[in-house]
Amino acid sequence: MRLASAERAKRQRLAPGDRRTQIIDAATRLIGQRGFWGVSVHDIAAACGITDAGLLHHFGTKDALLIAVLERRDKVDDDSLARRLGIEPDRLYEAVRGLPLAEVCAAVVARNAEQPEIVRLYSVLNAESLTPAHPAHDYFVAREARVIAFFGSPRSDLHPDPVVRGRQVIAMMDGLQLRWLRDPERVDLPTEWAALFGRALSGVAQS
Amino acid sequence: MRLASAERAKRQRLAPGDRRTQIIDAATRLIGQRGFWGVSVHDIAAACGITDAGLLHHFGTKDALLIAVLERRDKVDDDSLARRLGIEPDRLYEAVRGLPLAEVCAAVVARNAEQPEIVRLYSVLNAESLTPAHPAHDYFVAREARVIAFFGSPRSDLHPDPVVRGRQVIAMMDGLQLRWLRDPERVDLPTEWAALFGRALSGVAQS
DNA sequence: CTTAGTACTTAGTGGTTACTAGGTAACTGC
DNA sequence: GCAGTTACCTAGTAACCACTAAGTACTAAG
Repeated sequence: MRLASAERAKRQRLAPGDRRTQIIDAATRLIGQRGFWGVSVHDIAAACGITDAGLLHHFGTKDALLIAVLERRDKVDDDSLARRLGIEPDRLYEAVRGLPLAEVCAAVVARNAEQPEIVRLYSVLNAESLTPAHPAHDYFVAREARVIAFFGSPRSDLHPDPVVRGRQVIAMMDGLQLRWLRDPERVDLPTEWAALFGRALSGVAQS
Repeated sequence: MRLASAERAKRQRLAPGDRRTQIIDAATRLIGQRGFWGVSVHDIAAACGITDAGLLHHFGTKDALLIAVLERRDKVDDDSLARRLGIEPDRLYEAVRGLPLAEVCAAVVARNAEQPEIVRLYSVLNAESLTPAHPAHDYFVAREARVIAFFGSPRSDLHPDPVVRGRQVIAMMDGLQLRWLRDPERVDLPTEWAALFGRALSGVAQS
């Protein structure tokens, strides 16, 4: 529990907002790398240069920190996607209905390609949280429905049922992202997405 | 460590092969539910009605048990897939080159639809093992290459490059399976696969 | 300058982790 | 039926887990 004397010498007290942000960033990176059950409170606290108790002062429990991480990401991501599509953030979900599916997907993929750490966080937690015992289980059940509705709402001739359509899009995107995360050197996400989605959408022969 | 007296009374000594099989089955189920880092040796041992030390007598370490689980599954799965396609198990990888991609995929999907527990094991570990610190990291790197080669080898006009083609197939299949695992009541895996793959392959309009 | 609030510390809690040493008792080969 | 092997047990280990209580030192309001 005790900090090394060198670290204690330069220890600093941050404004609560700044410290929370720092903790959430570190947690995002570490949980994305090893999963929620593969990371300890101590790991995250050490990455911020504070003690376990110091971290828990801000979030109370490890579970609460995870929820904070996810809620923060959702907001940041929605905002950045809306900006990318030229839409007001609070009208994202309605405005997207008027756009072509290909354009919406391209924007999502382009954004994701810039933040592998975040994509990894969601990919790892999505699988880890399949069990109801996981603290993010309910969150990911709700998120799944939200994302399917999101990708099902733009007009497209991919499949007549919007739920099936949304599921097909998220399945292709999620699966391709896993290949990309495993081997980012050899897999260029936007290129591979264009090839896969172009094929699924139009069936245009490519050879 | 001590077993409850009721369990100690009916404790039994099994042949090593039988006990190993029982342990691997229990580990498959539990690791599939909660991931490798979400399950303890004690959990798995308890599921078999033996002590931690009793389990470790057979496998030495928790890591070694995981490897045993994966190697066992690979063999069983290859055999069952070969049987389904009417191929000798040891010629699976060559024989599949002569088959239509759609047929190979349909066989894989049909088999997977019958064993959600196994699909879950691979889905959870595939994400968890993205980090090099995971004991199954090397295994999943090798497996990724093997599976891409497998799905890239049958003839198909999906994409001219067999590596890209293999990646596209495993991406779609993997992604769809995650949707199915999350909500098996509402997602019928073979039906959804046929819709998605049919679209990706031929581009035939469906509405 | 004083005081109230709080960010963060040390020092613990009881529980769990993977794993080991050494013993017992059930099988197996002869 | 005896001897050797081994499946499995009890009983530990040290390290780690999330979390708590109580104190200290910094900051900001008045």
